[in-house]
Amino acid sequence: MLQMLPIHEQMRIIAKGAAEIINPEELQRKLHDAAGKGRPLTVKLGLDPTAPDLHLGHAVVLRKIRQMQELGHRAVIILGDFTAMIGDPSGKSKTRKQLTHEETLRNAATYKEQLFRILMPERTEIRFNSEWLSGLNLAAVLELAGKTTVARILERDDFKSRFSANLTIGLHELFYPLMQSYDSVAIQADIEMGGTDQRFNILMGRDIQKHYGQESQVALFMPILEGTDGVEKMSKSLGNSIGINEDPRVMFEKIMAIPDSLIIRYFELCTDLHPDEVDLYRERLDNGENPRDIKACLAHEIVRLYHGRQAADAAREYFNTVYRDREPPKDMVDLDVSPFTDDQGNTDLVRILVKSGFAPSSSEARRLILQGGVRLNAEKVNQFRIPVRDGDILQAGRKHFTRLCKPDRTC
RNA sequence: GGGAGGAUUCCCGAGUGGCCAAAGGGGGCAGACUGUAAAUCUGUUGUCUGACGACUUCGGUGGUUCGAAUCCACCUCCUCCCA
Repeated sequence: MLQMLPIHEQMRIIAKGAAEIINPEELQRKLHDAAGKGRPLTVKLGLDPTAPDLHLGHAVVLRKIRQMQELGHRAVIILGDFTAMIGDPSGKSKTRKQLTHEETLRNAATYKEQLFRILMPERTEIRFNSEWLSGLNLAAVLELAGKTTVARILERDDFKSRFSANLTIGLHELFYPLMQSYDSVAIQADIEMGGTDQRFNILMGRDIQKHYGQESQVALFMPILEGTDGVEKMSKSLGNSIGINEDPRVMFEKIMAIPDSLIIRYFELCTDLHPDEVDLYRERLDNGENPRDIKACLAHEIVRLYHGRQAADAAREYFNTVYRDREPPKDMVDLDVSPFTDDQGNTDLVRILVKSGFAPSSSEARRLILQGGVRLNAEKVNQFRIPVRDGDILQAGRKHFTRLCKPDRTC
């Protein structure tokens, strides 16, 4: 039996960080009904069946679903294998490449693995929309098409602009919003999640459901998360993303690199902290506390979510040592230096830097040394060849360390 | 179907026979500063080399030339205009 929190409390949690809810009163009523009947709400999220590599930007929506699962509700993730044949015309005009059935299945497996880093498996159902869409006959399609109008479909920004610019719009493309809406009918969605870019499609779902005699879903839009540069939306191709599978240390470091102005936003969109806790952090910032320390709490919390407390502690420890205190980390990789040492006992640092991966080429390695970016035991090095002793610590730039060792000694 | 213009080093973009490894900006990296970040300033940003220097690069292929990113031919792709 569901242990549900009071409605207003649920509302607060659901609304945290949300860009818009259409509309809150309906949501409240649905929550109320759900509590009354002891029936969880069905939260829908549609995803592309392309190969996933989830980052914190994708996670914004997923975390919100997780929070609702914690409240007792259930999620239905729809992998749009059928709609992918058309490709969401949102934004880009590129036609998407067709996926084979095998690719789709493989992607689905990867999805599952990544989704369950965030969602609760026992309250999540994963469905393909070909399940109900591929079987529709023409009569059913026409019935669906009859539930809306051309004018309504052409209201959508990208259709409108493409139409007035006399660009090609395939008739089948106009069906995309309808098919996505039909997904909501098929699973009887109570709430559909999405980024603000999904506005049109999700709102259409509300109309279509009504036409099929269902109660309209509530639209819950989450903002688009900015990447580490603080400006562009987080995306892998822009190189400003933080992957949910990323190494804990790297993750921590990247979060520490976001602009201060984004700290609260990240608390709201990337963590499951209660709104009251977020408020506490907001106050501490307002009271002039060093943003670095608040940001460290944020980084720790996010790393903990994906890698566990131990890893988060270790990542914080590492960051404090290397970045804040500018000291070598406790654990360093040993590097056997003997193959790069000549008869005079001089070691070729250029080779070492390349070998250790600290520099991509020997030209860059030389540059690094000439610019004072290389230190041996904290002393700047200005030569390419230099005698080293067993146990010396080589540092390249701010964050790369290795312990040099000679083969005949124990190390 | 007809016409015009493009394709340059990570990105944008200048270069129109030797002075070009190729201006400038962005981004990256390093140094200084510092509260992590940001901002600012400085340097650097094809490869190999201790250095001199050598080698590879300007959509593709072939050609002209002592010498081509720059000229010619063909090809591929992209953009725009007319029908």
